[in-house]
Amino acid sequence: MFYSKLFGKTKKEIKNYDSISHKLLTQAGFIDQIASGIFEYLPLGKIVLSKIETIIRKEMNTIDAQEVLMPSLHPKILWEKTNRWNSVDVLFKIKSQWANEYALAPTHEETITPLAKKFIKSYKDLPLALYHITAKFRDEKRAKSGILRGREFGMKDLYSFHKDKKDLENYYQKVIKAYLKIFKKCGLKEIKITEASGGSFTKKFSHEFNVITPAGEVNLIYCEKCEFAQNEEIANNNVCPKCKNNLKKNKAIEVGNIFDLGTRFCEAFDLKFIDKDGKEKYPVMGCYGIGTTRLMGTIVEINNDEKGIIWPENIAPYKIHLIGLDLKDKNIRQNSYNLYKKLTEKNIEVLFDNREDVSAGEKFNDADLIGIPIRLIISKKTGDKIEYKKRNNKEIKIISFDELINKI
RNA sequence: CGGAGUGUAGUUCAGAGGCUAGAACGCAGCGUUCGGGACGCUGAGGUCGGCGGUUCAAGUCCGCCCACUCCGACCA
Repeated sequence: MFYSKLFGKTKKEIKNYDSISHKLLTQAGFIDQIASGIFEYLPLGKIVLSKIETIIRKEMNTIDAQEVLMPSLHPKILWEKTNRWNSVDVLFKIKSQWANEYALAPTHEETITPLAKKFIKSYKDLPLALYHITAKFRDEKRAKSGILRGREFGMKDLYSFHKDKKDLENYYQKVIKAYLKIFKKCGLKEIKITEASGGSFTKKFSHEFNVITPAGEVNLIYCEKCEFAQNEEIANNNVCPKCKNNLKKNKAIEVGNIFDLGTRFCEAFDLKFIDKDGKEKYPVMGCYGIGTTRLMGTIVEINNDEKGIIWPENIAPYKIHLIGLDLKDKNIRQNSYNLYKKLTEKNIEVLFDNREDVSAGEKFNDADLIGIPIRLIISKKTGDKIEYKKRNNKEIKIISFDELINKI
């Protein structure tokens, strides 16, 4: 991609932001706010989001979850059946200009359960795991922190149906492992699996996946020596019950959340199956969410410095940020375009800053702000070679094309 | 939803009753530059958030509304 053609330019300064990720993503041209809590994703942002989704899809598929696509417009009747039309305070309600009323889906139990009901007849149809990745709508009283808490946001939600509790528990553990893999691939090393309440959703406990950062909204009580962590809302310990260490308290962002739903939704929609013993039973259901857009914001919240974003390799919009300097010199221009061509022919993702009327300093600053992992420079200084620098490292090397290919 | 704040050029802001509303950055053109946000000249760009009121005269004062931001409460 030629930077000169890229839609969405960097900005020197912006106002009205309250989190680092909001500031950097806006400034670097990844997102743009259209209204409070509502964002547009520009080309760079869309690439990152798609990469996150690709990572999630792969892990979902390996735990035998199948992808579907469900609508965001939900007929009112579905939400009345679960008694949530009036009890979910963040529910967007829409009136059709004719007669019908709809909910803008904040979650999808109300559609996945009737859908599953159409195909689950026997214990042989279980377990079943379905997921999708769509926009969710929540009428938050107050949106904040950019894409960390929006009114419309991206979410992967997975729902599983099981013949009994034991089978659910088994799958629940599988999902935990898959989630940890996803977050690790996305560059989040420190994830706290946290016990939390199920909210108004279920009386059972749930588990949150939290990333500790001052930008977070939940208060986490956790042990530094072991895995123990609880949401403050249910915590009642000062010392770790496992290793007796003093517990710490810090802000955290919840990037994922998983629930044991029991049979509540299957009962609401009268979804039953015939078990081996010939008796009708309600499947036990689990649900598992990852906020994809919130995850993107969280990654930036964790991976940045005073100059800009530092994208983890797997989800960076491009692998290489190539900068051409002295481009009015024919030879240098030729060299840099040749390098761009040779790299892209090898299917390496390159963002090429080919602007001719911009100073070197501006190009460097833009590269640091955008945060692509590897920066290459072709200039009159480099001759036939290439300057190589990683975004997260100050070391600069002058290398040949072959050496470059070995490195990446 | 309570409290506070802010709305003027694409962006960040100045202007606090008076003539044709300004700056910086950005954008367009020309020229000089070219390794950490270069420089000169020229130019385009504004119903001053909206509606109503006071006044000879309103970005400027008053009222209502809207939007955005922050603090709090809330949070499948």
